[in-house]
Amino acid sequence: MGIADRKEREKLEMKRLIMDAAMRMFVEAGYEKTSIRAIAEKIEYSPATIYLYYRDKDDLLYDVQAQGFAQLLELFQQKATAKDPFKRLGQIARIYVDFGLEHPDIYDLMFIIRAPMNKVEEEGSKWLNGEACFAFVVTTLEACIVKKQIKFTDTMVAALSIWSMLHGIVSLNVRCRIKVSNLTEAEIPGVIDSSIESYLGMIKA
Amino acid sequence: MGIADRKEREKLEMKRLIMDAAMRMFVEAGYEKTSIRAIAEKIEYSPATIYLYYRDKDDLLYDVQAQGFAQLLELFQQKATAKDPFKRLGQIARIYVDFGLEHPDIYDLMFIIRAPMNKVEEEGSKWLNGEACFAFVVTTLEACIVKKQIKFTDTMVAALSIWSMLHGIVSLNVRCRIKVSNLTEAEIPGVIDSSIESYLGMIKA
DNA sequence: CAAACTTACTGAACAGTGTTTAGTAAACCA
DNA sequence: TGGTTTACTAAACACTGTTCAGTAAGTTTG
Repeated sequence: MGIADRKEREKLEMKRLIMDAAMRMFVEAGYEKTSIRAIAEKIEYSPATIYLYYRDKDDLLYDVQAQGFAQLLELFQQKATAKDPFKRLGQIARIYVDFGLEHPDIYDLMFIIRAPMNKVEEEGSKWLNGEACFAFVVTTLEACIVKKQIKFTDTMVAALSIWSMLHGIVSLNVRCRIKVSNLTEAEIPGVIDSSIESYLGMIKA
Repeated sequence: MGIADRKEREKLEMKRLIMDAAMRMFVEAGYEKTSIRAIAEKIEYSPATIYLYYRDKDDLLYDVQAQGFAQLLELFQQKATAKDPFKRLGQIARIYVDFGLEHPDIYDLMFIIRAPMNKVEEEGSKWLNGEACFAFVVTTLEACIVKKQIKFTDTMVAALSIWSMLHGIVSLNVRCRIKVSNLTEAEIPGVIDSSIESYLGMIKA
């Protein structure tokens, strides 16, 4: 069935074409401000065509989000390679925050926008790749706890606490809530560094 | 000029009428899903009338946001009354998180939605009441540092670190990112408590 | 008091959105 | 070659935020 194979391949390619354009445009202009019509125009198809590949705009976002997690996971695997679990934890923290600050709009899609979680909540749908990222952190944390390198004893409490801290830093920056704290633009990176440093110092056993 | 006074009063009343309806509706259905038309219908005026009192939808949101901060500030002033600064800090943390979890949609408007910050950034416009809330926390933190009750030495680093932690907890909950961490609904409050507790324990000098 | 002016409000329109549907033309299969 | 499936689109639907000409009161003035 060569034809059926090719058709399936073409279908995947088309989906990819749509998603790539969508991701680029979401990143450039944000999710809300990117219209289906604009995406369609970019790839030179009619708006209705997109609906043959994605149920609705949220469904498209969900795919873009998964792509973002794939990128983050790859960064973790490539750069958080220290043998010592606690050092690896430090690497993870930096990678996470850097990712968020360098790609604020993708971070937005992944961790702030509510929309894609609708799909995650319904049916047996998974938080694609998101869970893999979370698992990477949890594994490192468990190693830290076993080696008694951090004060936490419960992995989940540790994971949530650290994630909250990092997400707080990134999202307050991404959503511009930090500018109000009469800090100058130039001081912010330093304060962020200090925050991460002091946090890691504090949880160290 | 009795008539001019009355007119001004009526103008303020009308603005209040719009804002109250808007706030209720934003809370019930969220900002994005509440249309100007729907607000107008609720208060039995034409949509165009709203534009006589607010420049645009963001401007309206900005007012609602300020209202939210007024509420939070009042909670701080009423309930964070412990004489001991570190104890007061603990009270602040609980009040903040409870506020966020009890009023997720107002919290959303105040700390997550990007829109109102556009207005804050432009011109000399202030982050109305938001800064007062931040100042309340900063004052308490300074007292903690003076009394050497916390490990931080820089007030801003301390403020940002604590705020990040608390905002992280609330927003990961509000935006449903915590549900993915294979925790049951029932376990979450406990983990949140533990997170706050352990964080406070760690920053204690 | 009547005329002129001001104010508060609205109906209707504009330009945009996500999404659906009926219809078409090409590709495929028998 | 004829029938069927597939891929796609034009046009419409029901919404959105926002603007503007027009109206009908309220207020001020001659």
